[in-house]
Amino acid sequence: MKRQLEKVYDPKQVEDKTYRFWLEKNYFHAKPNPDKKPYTIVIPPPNITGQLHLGHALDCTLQDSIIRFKRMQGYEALWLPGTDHASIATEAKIVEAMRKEGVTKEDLGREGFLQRAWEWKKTYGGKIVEQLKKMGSSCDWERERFTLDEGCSEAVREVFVRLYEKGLIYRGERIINWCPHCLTSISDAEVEYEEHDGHFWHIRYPLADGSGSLEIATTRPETLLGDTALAVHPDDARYKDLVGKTVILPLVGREIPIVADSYVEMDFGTGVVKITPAHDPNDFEVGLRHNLPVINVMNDDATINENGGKYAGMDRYECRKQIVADLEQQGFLVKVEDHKHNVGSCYRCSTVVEPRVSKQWFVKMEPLAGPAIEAVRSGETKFVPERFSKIYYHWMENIKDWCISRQLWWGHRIPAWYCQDCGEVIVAKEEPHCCPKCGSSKLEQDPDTLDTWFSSALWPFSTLGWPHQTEELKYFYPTDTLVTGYDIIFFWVARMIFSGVENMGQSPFHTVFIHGIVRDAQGRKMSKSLGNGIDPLKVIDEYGADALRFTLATNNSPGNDMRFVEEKVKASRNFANKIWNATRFILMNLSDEIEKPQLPQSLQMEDKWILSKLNTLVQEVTDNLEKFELGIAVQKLYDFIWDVLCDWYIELTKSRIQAGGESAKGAQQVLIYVMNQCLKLLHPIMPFITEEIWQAIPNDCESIMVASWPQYREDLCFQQEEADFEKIMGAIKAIRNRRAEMNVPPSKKARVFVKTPYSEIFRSGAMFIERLASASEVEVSGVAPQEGEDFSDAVQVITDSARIFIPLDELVDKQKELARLEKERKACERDIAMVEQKLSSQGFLEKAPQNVVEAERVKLEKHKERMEKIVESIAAFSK
RNA sequence: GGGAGCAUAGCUCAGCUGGGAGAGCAUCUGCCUUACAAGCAGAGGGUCACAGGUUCGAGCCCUGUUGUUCCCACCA
Repeated sequence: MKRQLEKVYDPKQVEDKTYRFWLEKNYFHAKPNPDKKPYTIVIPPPNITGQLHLGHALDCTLQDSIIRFKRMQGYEALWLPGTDHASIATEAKIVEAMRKEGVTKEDLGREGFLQRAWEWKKTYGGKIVEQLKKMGSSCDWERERFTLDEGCSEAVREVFVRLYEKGLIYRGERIINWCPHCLTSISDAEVEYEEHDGHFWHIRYPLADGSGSLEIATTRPETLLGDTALAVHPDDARYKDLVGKTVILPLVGREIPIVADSYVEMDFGTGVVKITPAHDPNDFEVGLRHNLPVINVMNDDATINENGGKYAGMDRYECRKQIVADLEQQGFLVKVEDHKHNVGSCYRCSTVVEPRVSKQWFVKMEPLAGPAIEAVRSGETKFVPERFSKIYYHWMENIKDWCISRQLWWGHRIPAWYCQDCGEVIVAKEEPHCCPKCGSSKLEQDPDTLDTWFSSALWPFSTLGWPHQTEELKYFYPTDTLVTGYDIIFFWVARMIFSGVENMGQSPFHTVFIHGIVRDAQGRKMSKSLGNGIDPLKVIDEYGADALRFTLATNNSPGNDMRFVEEKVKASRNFANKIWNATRFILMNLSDEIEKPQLPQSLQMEDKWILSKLNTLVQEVTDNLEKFELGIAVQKLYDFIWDVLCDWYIELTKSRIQAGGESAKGAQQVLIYVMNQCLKLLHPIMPFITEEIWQAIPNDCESIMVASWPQYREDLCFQQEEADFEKIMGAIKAIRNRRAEMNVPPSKKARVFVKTPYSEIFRSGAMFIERLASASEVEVSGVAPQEGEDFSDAVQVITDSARIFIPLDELVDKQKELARLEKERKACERDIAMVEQKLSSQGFLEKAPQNVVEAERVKLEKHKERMEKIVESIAAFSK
């Protein structure tokens, strides 16, 4: 069991090997287990097109840390992995690859294309999974799913049919967002708005009766081709008499009516709006109210269609230019103003979207939103941090119907068939043989596929076997925690919630743990176009997965963005190395008799000190992890391991180990115990190194992964000893401090004389003062050194519990010492005054909690003790 | 137009339910003290953006201001 470790921790020699070990042991697998409580996390399925980026790495670190923590706590912990077919992204990628070969989708046909897509998935889809493994993810790979696999597809059809039958899915002509590059409709959520510098073109529309003209202002003059009315506000006195009259559409010559609609803002522009029902959502509504014709003037690729007359065939921007030129030439253009306005673009390809009327499938959102809002409001599902629930409410409360059909091939085909004879629409889970209405067998399935988010919305239950009532579904649903970035709350989280509530009757998770975005060192978003992305695999290669995980888990707080700075990874790597070397030290001195982590019968003061501190650490770290405060937990672990364990306790054990005997063995036992506990606490964050070390030292379990989580122990709470030992530490620090100030090298040892009322404590700590404060010998006494001894010129160090004399004659400048002591006295006076002021305030005494008042009293006492000693020293020096 | 976050040491950030501010990096000083120089021991450095308020007590709670980032809405 015991073995020597290399001098430096090398993650490369550990990570893959350890991961294989876990897999062989089948530790990641979870199954319904009546003896345990389940704890479930479903992974946000990464796109199969995806390359692991730092966002995934963060997501993954948080999820794995939580699931490992819960597993060790004794839950049947399932982290269910999988990937997303990402219809639009994947299809675009494949089409692009085909384009390079000179092949188009149409060349291959639907079947051929899908075959190619599946091949593509087979080749590249597993890549991201392998990358997740590199992170150390303890996913149950036996349960890996794919949004387009048979089970998920069945769930999709089931939900579609159910919602259709409830009237919550319908097909209709609506204004949708159209991406002229991806050649598909996209949902409102998939449009990104950005402010652009544009123009306001003021155009004159002549009245048909020749009695004048009306001026409108537009940002998109090319849509004029599809105008079917002008609108004014019904209360607008300027235009009241014109309502009902008609105008002649410039360049086109069509006669269109002037309608009154309160949608028009009187104060904005000229108070007259051109109405283009086919290309603007508001205009579409106006059109419905006034029964206006809808004239679509654009093709799929945003070129002008045959309805555009002489402009047909032109690109929309080319057409805009031409129309403006023609308007100007024909005297219709009144003026052009600069105008900033928001332009929507496709979130996948950034092409400016074109709102247009189109026949699509929609989910009726309002009936679904209500219960989904209630699920969060009632606390069934809660957001961490809480503020994200507000964002969720706001979106849900203002939600519009969801356009779910896509003009793509890669995805779940819409389970709707149209009878070619009677026009009947059949929506069914399985392909119907004939039309139930007319019996015709000439049925054609809707060519469209579903929005990729439709299937991911079902992820928390489709992956557990739904619509079948599997054991897994019963046991693991609802899941416990969903971990994801705030950027997909609308796309995904919200839709999972209403889907879960609607189909399962229960919200899919208890907690939504939201994290921020990982940015580059300058705080910019990482993107392909900026080329500032950092490849997590390269980071792992250089520093190790644990260092990367540690970096991502700390240095930030929930919901907030973080900057990724290489120095932080270095610091994390150094920390890993620190633990590694602490272990080397322990092993180097470990007696063969110690086979299990077990505390010795009798504990020394310093043992009790560290055990008591460890006890507190266990309690706090557990508490922080329960509350998803990983960053705080990690910081505490870092401080404890580096400062308490390495800088202090290990140093303390050196003199004991050197001395040998029972005390040495006791120290080794405590070291092993403390290290065991620390490794366990750290394991969720740094799984690899903790496992490697676990295997190298005495342990009580074949793998740390399945070891039990540390418990707070009443019997290891030693407040008195903690305080006692801190007196020794205080003395050591104070001596070091004085020596450093005086530039005394550690090699120059000096006698140390301690005068203290706590001589018992200081006698048992003398060996530590000797070793850690460069003392050649330590003498402890209740009285000051005799007059006439060489101590009279000694350097004096004063703590609240001792006066310490160090004879360093040649270095002592009496005047300087006196001045320094005087300075110390003044500082101490200030401290006393501050506390006294507090303690003399009636309000404080009456209203502050008892323990706070008591703490102030103790503080005052300590200051006073210190003052006493300073005064004594000054008196002695002044003689 | 509505909403949210952030503003703390030179830099990057912590700071859990209010009890005299911390870490890493950087800087300076001294150390190869046989676990670790990816280290050890010390030091310097902060009116916690600004102005009010609540409180015995405010980095933390409330109001307002400024700067900054983001989300939503989409008045053509």
